[in-house]
Amino acid sequence: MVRKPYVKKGTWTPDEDQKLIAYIMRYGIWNWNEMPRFAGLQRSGKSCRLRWMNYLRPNIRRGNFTREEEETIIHLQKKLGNRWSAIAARLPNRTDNDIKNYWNTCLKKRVMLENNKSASATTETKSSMEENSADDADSPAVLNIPTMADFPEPLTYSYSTTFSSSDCHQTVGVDNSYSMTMRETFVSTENYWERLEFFGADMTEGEALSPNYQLWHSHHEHYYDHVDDFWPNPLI
DNA sequence: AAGGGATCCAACCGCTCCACT
DNA sequence: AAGTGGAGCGGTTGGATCCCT
Repeated sequence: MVRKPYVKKGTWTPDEDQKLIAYIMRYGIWNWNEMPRFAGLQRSGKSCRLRWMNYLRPNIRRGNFTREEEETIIHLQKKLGNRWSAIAARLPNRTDNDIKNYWNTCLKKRVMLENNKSASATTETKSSMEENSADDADSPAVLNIPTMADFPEPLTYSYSTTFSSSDCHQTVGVDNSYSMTMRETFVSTENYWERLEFFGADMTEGEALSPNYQLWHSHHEHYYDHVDDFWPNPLI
């Protein structure tokens, strides 16, 4: 009788993260199912892939979503439905899992509330119009549709976030004394959605990226070997 | 201080898609 | 054309943390 190899589940330990990062930096991504065995991990390929894609891979932005990102998600969810990967493709450096979680925990409720609000506002307007129709038949319907101007933040603004060393998994053995500042300036109003199409292209390298990006880079420079540069670049 | 409900989010599961043979 | 295996996706779960009483 052949015993199935033990496959660990649950939260990843810093040691496992380190093994996966080190392996991918050295050999790249070639086969998720085989990889854990060679990397010395008792995990399924799926688990490794998920961990890498949603957490360890460089260029991932974590933390609070900006107002623009929220509006993008709401807009795209309306347009595309729950196609999180398609939505994530339009939000540079955000993972589909992150967007999905954010939608399920925050945005869904907000959208439902806003819908209820505007629905009741429409009903109220309608009923008050009906009441007043006798003496004010010519007054137009006032629909309570929110515009970008209803939101508290300015449409064009910049923000900066400083990552602490705890954000970047110190356990992988990187100098944890650094901090990183990201700064982004968004465009506003008319061409906002059009601009989003090119959002990724507007990001300069190293700008608005997660600490993992720096982390990966510092390791990659260390490990990079032109002779072995055969595997696909995991950065791509 | 304690405990219990609410919330968040990393991770799992099952399914589909797609490339290859 | 059919079968197979790997990758990717979206829904869901469960543990950790937060917050309120």
